Amino acid sequence: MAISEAEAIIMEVLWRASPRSAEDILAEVGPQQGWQEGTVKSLLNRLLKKKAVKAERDGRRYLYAPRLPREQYVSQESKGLLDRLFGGRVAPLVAHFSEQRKLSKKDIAELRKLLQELDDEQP
Amino acid sequence: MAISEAEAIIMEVLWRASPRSAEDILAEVGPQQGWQEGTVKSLLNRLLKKKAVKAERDGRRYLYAPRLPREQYVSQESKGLLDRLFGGRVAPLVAHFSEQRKLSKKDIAELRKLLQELDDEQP
DNA sequence: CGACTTCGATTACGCGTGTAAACATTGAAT
DNA sequence: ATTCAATGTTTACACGCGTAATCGAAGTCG
Repeated sequence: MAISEAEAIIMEVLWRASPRSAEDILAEVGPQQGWQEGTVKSLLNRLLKKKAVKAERDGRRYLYAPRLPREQYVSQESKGLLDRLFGGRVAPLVAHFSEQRKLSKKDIAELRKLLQELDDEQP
Repeated sequence: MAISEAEAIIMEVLWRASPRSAEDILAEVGPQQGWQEGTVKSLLNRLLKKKAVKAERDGRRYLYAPRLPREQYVSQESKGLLDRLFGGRVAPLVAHFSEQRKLSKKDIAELRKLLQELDDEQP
């Protein structure tokens, strides 16, 4: 089953550092999202049920950690968007951002370097 | 309110060609999605409520057409993904696809051309 | 040992979604 | 006019989501 948007926010916290307690997660995400304890606990439980995180007992409480790697999640999401909106091809996506003037100088420089590297590795 | 996934499928049909009747839409999307009449009608009504499509009477029936431009939808969705997963920067997104070997030769060629054009227009 | 605190688990509830059946309306045919 | 067929409108229903309150178990302190 898919990871929802609110759940993904919890995942991001865990991907940044884990394992962590629920209290710890709440401290990081609660104020920012306006969530309270019960909300975070529920989300953690749903993520457990979805096997996206695992929990390891630590005395009275649990420490949570991702089971789903971020890379995999990013891949799924990105591929989904690419397929739905750009016929599965990357160039049109970049062209879209280019037209929207969403390419920073830094982006352009990095893209150039990336293409350069692709050249080098395939002689 | 956001356009849901099922709704987006209807929108794609309308973006390809419009205005079109519900029957017409059903013919194109029904078999492929396994949807039947009521489903398509419901989705159209929700899209109307969301102001994403408009309907113009044509005799006994309506002809539907997008009100939300595809370009705008694509922008929202793309920006959402970019912000959520890649810190809002395009280069990391492309790097991701590159690592996943999702860049076709054609993509690479087009990207190169795109960068070239960016060079040209900002002398 | 009994009350209090601390966690996690269970339950709740309104809302959107996917999917469709039932109902209503209206033009067409008899 | 009456009835039939075609369309759109309303209602339905289960399920996931966002958000929490409540329940329950398990240490902790007096």
